[in-house]
Amino acid sequence: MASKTARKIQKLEIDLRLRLHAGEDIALGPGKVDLLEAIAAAGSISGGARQMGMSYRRAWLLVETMNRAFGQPLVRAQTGGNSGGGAAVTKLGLDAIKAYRELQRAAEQVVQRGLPKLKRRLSK
Amino acid sequence: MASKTARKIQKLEIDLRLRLHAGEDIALGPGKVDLLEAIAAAGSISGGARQMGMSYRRAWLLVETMNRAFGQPLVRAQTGGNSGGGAAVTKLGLDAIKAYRELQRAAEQVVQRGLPKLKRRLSK
DNA sequence: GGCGGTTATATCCCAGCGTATATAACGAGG
DNA sequence: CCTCGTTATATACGCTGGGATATAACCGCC
Repeated sequence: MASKTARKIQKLEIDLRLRLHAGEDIALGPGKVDLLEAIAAAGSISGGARQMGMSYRRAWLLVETMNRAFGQPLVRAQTGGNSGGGAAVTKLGLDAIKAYRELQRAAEQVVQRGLPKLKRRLSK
Repeated sequence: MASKTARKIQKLEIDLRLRLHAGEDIALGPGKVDLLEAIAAAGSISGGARQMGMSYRRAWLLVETMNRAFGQPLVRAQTGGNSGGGAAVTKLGLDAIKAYRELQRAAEQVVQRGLPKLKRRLSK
């Protein structure tokens, strides 16, 4: 039977995070991309926030940071209207999601391929 | 001349972080690996902490977390002695550093290669 | 014109993380 | 045997991030 240690090392799971920095603040990261997708699906910042289980305040701040970092909106919001208002993800925002996801997928593939080797090296 | 936006997007910098999870806590991450290297160089936890500009308490907690997560020490410390004591990075610790760095380098290469394409897609 | 749901913003508060500080035990070497 | 620098641990404090809450403005629709 394998030792306790070996079992622990087998259970190691890896995760990878990509962050796009624009000067001081983070233009794009895992949370912001998830939020963009949630906003696109919900049609509003508040709806996206609810989906993500975060406060509206936080969601709004994240959006504000993204828009400022890129110099143009990834999310465009409007008040009033039949549904009270809403927000749409711009083409730039949709492009950012796609580009981020592709890069993430590529990097994760490399890491996942290297993980077994890493575990082996830590087991012996 | 390029627009303000285009210039902003050109300045986007990407960074990547790998984390090894073992159940609840993080067995290995960027900070812990840096710390391992600092401890190896300094020959003590406190010396490594000084190098990293962090408190001894924090460094000690990180070491404790690593050792617990792996089920065996990556750092072995002893009190007393001619230099007051000290700490050494075990073979497992050294292996962990090397394996982590290699995986990180491979993932970063992929990401850096994909970055220009991402910028282009966000510029137009 | 009031209703409803959203945006935008301010204020308050709490939890968690990290630093700073203090203290005891340790042990080789002068 | 005493000093010195380190390990190991506890306590107290400050900062920051984020949630909760409140409020005003907005505007299509009934």
